[in-house]
Amino acid sequence: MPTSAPPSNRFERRRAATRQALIRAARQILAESGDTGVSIQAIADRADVGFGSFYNHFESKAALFDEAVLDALDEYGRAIDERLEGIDDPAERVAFGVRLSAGMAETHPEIMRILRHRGLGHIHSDRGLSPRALGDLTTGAASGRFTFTDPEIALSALGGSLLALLDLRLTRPDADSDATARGMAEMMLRMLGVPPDEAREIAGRPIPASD
Amino acid sequence: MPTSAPPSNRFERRRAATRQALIRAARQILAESGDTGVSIQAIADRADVGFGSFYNHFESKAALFDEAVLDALDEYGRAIDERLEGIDDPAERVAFGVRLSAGMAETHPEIMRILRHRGLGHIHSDRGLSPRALGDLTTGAASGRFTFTDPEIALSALGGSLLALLDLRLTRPDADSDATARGMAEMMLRMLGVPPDEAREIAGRPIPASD
DNA sequence: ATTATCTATAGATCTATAGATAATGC
DNA sequence: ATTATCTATAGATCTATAGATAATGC
Repeated sequence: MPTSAPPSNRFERRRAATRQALIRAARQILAESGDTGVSIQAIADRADVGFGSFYNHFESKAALFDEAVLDALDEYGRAIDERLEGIDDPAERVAFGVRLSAGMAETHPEIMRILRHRGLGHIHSDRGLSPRALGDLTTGAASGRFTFTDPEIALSALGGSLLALLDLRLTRPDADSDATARGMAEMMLRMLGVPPDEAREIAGRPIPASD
Repeated sequence: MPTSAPPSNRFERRRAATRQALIRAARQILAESGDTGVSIQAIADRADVGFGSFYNHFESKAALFDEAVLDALDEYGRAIDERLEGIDDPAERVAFGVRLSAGMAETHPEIMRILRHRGLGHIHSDRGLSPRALGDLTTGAASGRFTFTDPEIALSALGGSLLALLDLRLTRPDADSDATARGMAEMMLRMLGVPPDEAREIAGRPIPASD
């Protein structure tokens, strides 16, 4: 957890700020070029932090980038979770989750560009949306809403499809964006065992506005 | 196309061999660590090729790695295509394609490790399995076997799910491997509009042995 | 007094090229 | 004679650390 222990004194706050500046710089780089070959110097410059400070916070470039991905994952999980609050039907949650994620390609491009490149290895992670999605899948299976052999496989298909949709969205600045996402959501529901006509109807429902 | 013009004289054959040695080395590196930060020196050493030769064939490290991915994609496409020869039902082709791909995680680990890392950007490529898969999707839709809104979205879901399955397979050396792949194939067919019981039956059919 | 940040730098790469060497075509 | 490969190297990085400086705790 990135903000588990809130910094108590000014020393720790300053320290945390430097760390966050480095993580933010790393996130920008991951989103822009994805090139983790940039020099530590360049990262420190972008974070407006002394070069030597880097080693006060991270052992290596790779460690920083790993942390940056987790940071983006956490923010993603929180953002979607917030929008899905109060929605109980697992089918609606899955469909809206897909569409909201796709929408974040435009509203939160940095996060989604990062996940496009690095998300595949985190589909079964305990960070981000995966643990919540797994919950929806199992409760949906328990209530008979969903039918599948193995929740892990279902989660793989869901996560992989979502990443591919993100890639599509980020690569081609297409015309109607939510239409594509609704199409994907419909397929996901059918995949999970929801009858076709019902899948289409649910995938097309309006998403409650955020408060 | 890698072998479009078969080398005519010995000069060109020697040249092609050097180029292929570099590509093979790059493929190994992509499959092992995926770390494209290795020095050109290290790549040349592994290829058992003079360091300076590198620049006779590739402009940069990135250009070599890009070529290496395409090389792996082509080999993948050929391998699966061969096994699907003579199979006409699009549903069978999709299901077998998924299961054969998953199986290649063990029989052709180098290719599949490369695609796990780099495949996402090639789901709509004209190399590899994608063009063939797109063909199966459209003929399936035309014959009424499949039902979906947009073949591009279906291809995204199919490709993304397959990559996630590969990741699962390569990360966890699981027990029953084809069972997992059959589960995924079943979900893919349902997603494409095949009725659940039929999807399960088709996904479980024995795959004809290769000749 | 303690702790984090910053500046400066030594040593270790790494890239791109120039020029020498080896192999083949005609 | 032509073409590709190979060896050697100049110049440009880049990393990790040491020591100085600045900021805060108690």
